[in-house]
Amino acid sequence: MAGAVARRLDAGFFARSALDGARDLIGCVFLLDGVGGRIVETEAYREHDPCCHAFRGRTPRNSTLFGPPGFLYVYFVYGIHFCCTIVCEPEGAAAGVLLRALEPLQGLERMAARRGTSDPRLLCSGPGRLAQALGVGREHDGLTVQEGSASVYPREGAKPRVLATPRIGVGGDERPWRFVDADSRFLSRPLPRALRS
DNA sequence: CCAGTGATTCTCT
DNA sequence: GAGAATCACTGGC
Repeated sequence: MAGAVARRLDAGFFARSALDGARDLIGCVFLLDGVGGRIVETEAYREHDPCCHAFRGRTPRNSTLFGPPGFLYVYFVYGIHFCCTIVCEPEGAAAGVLLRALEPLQGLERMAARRGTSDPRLLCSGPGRLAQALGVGREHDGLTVQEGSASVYPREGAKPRVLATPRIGVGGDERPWRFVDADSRFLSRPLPRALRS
């Protein structure tokens, strides 16, 4: 690959099931304005899924989810945090992949300044932390990842060992729609004991 | 463990 | 249009 510029993931990658997208994004690299890292934890949210923001229909807040795939859906939760989702599935399906944790690779100083810590394991390990470290805000809602400042690049090297677990914080829904790189030290919480290697 | 934070949406008028 | 309930979490005990 010497001299070659890595090619971004294109719309085709995101125009599939959010479950496949969430699984295959593990190991890919997410960047915003040159800051980001390797995706190690994701969750899928799908149409007809009570946990999905789109479940109760379209509102001004969630309208990006109803648009075409390959765009960022950014929203504010708990009065404190932003979260960053990539819209998946063909337009109208209202599904997406929540980015929950990155292994920081680029722009570490800017992340540390925004987060108030330089501990690499506290920079992007959790959806709110990730958004804060990358400077994600309301203005990024509706931004494409296919060109411009937000981008996703295919993984390089060995395929990570991906495990599926129930999603975090969705009360009682046990569907294994959270995906993690089982060997990453940068997850938002440790793997259940039963799944550790 | 659990308090805090505030936008969004729901449920009445 | 107002008041209440909800919420894909974090940080400090």
